[in-house]
Amino acid sequence: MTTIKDIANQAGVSIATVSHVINGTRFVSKETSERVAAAMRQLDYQPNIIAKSLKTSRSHIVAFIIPDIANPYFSEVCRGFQDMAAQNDFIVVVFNTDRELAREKQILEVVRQYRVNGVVLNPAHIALDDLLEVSKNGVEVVLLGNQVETERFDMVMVDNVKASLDAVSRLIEMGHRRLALVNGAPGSSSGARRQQGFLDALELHGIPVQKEWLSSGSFTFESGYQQAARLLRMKEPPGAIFAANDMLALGVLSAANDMEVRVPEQLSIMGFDNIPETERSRPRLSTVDQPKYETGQEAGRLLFEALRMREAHVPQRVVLKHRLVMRESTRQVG
Amino acid sequence: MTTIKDIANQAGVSIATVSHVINGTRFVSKETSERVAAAMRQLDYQPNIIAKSLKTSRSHIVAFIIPDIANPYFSEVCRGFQDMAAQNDFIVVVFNTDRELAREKQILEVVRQYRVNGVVLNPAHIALDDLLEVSKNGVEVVLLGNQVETERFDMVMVDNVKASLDAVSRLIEMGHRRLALVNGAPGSSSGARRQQGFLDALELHGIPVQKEWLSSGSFTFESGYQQAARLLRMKEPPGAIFAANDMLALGVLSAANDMEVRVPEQLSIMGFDNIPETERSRPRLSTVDQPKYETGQEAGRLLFEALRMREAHVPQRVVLKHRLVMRESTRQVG
DNA sequence: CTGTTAGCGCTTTCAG
DNA sequence: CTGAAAGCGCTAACAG
Repeated sequence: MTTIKDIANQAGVSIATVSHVINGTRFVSKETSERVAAAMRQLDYQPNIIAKSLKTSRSHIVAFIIPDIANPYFSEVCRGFQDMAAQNDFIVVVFNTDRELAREKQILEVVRQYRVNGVVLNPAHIALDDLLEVSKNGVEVVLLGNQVETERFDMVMVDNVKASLDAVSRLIEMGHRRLALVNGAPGSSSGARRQQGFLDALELHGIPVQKEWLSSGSFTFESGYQQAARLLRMKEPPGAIFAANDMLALGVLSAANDMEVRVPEQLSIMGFDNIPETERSRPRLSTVDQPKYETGQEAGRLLFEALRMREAHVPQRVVLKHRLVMRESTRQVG
Repeated sequence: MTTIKDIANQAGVSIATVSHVINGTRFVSKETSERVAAAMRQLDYQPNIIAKSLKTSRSHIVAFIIPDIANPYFSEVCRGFQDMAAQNDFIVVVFNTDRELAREKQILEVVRQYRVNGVVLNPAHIALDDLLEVSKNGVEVVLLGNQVETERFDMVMVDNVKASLDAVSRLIEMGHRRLALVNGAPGSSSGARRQQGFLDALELHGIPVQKEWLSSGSFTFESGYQQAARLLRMKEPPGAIFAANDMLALGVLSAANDMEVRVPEQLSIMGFDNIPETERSRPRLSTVDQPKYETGQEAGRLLFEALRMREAHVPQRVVLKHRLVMRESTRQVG
């Protein structure tokens, strides 16, 4: 590979001059600049960023650390982040944790070895201490979601409690009183928060909670199907179901289909996330939209600002706006 | 950050010794090794891979270059590749081309600047010359699909012609004679190949081609819906539709629903890809499975083998097995 | 069994 | 306006 030295020889100047024309770091006469530029073209020169990194201790590499890139939610967030990274001349390396603590810790080591400049991550187990450790090494961190209690780091998230409260309130305003919750893992942070929002809405409108209509399982289609089947078999079935994500909601819809309860005539369904499938189901699913691409974008905006400002950057908590998307699976009653 | 020098001081040895205990590159007495190891632990040392790269000219970075990580097909392939990379102690940086030539070329430059050791890519426009250029710089390349005519590079793909032929033949064996094709972009390599397979199957079984049943548009749900609507409105509608991917097939199914043609009683539908949604639709979609995770894995296997063997590695063309998945959207007739 | 040292490709003072 | 040279953290001769 051709180096700065080769092009210095070719152009008959010193390597210092070459470096400066490349980076525009000091004035170089028009004539020399042009000779250098010509040499670079002739020799098809590409600066060695690895070498540059070593000298400047800025690798221009950032990491995107998530449970699983094959999860459509994260792949879309990733896309938003990558676009920001490309704009800022950073490359992004993607790591999957599978929500395993060991893997999460191991990735943080790799991140240090490669002298990565920043990370955006969605932690399942990693806690404040590990993150502080990372940031002590000069690595900027921004969190996806608010699993970690801190003001020290940038965070970008959606207000799960409020979003769920809004969704369920809307159902109530449409005349529903017999409301059930179909939840994923209630132990997960989003599961817990969405359940909280559901309960808040009932309380706000003075509707008593029916314990047997508070159902949970895992965040999957099958779980949604099974939970709904159980709910709809009751002597007193609910008239509306709030599902804690769209996967669950789709399962609920499928169960309703199979049991011949008509949606939305006999049952209203509301999901959460606004994945593309919700628009393709029949009836089309009402849901609360969570901005995925923007989440990644925003994470990037914060990270690259922090990288530019360093100490001057003060960590922020960005709450992205959710949005009710009313489609065909919900209807006015009473 | 602590360096090899710090730990040499702490342990009272030379930096050479430290380097050798880290890499196991020469014998070091048990006693010294232990002193070094202790120092490393105490100072929480992580080797600087950037510096190592500079010296060894092996960055241990590979690139994954695809149209869009948010496309579920590619995100799953990516996952397979990343898992192989992690096993081989490489990190992977992901680039999106959006199928734009300018972007594809630009990414190849970045790849050179970071002295990336290998790339796996799905080229839309990039041709042999650019690839040869890249590989001249010592970068191993493996291609996803066979858009580029060459024996010089590793390739992993599925036999689109044969897979389509198999699918359509199955339909014919089930008694179907009135067969239509709903295609995406017929100009794309997979669009063209899947159409070829469709035609081959008809020819093989001596079924004349009905020009008006050869439809195309783009690889989307909406296009599938519209194409099917047109087909089903004909005085002589087809009795079976082969869709060139599952997105199209789902659109076809939706159109059939809306027009009250019963699937599979009045219309059989066969898709291509086997995306998760095919299992969640009602009826469940028959389709031809394309192994996504394995595609990524295999690409990784080839790439890391090539990286290990260098010249000794001979480029291969790996054709992954497709598989007919018969579900509820197809039925025997006649 | 261990240490000294050159040098990977670049940036950046210092000197002119 | 330009060049010489030190040094980023590491590997790998070479020397003992």
